Amino acid sequence: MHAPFSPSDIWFILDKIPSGTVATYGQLARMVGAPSHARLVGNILKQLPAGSGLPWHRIVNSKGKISFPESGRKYLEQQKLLEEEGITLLNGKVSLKEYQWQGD
DNA sequence: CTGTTGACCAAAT
DNA sequence: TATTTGGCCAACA
Repeated sequence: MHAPFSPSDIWFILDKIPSGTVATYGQLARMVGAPSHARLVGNILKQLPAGSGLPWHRIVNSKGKISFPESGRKYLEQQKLLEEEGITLLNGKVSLKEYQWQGD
């Protein structure tokens, strides 16, 4: 046994996050049984193939913010994708009602 | 092997 | 409410 979980575990969950909702890195980590590996989740998203079709943009950090440098190119891309599905950022944060798994 | 990095987080301040 | 701090741990150099 090497990694606490495999990338496909994350892909599987990611694929089931509905449009118009978001989840956090920590939530995904807990859902695959590796609560201390939120950072690894982010690392896996970073490795995601370009045309995967997976909604990587629906993942934000525990503060409800986009985990890219503000106004950076990646930041703006994620913001755009979110807005396209009706999620707007207030003070750089998504509103709570957008979270799919409030309790997990 | 040691040291650094990072799409993070929760608790303390 | 906002910022800082300490912890985390796989991946990489």
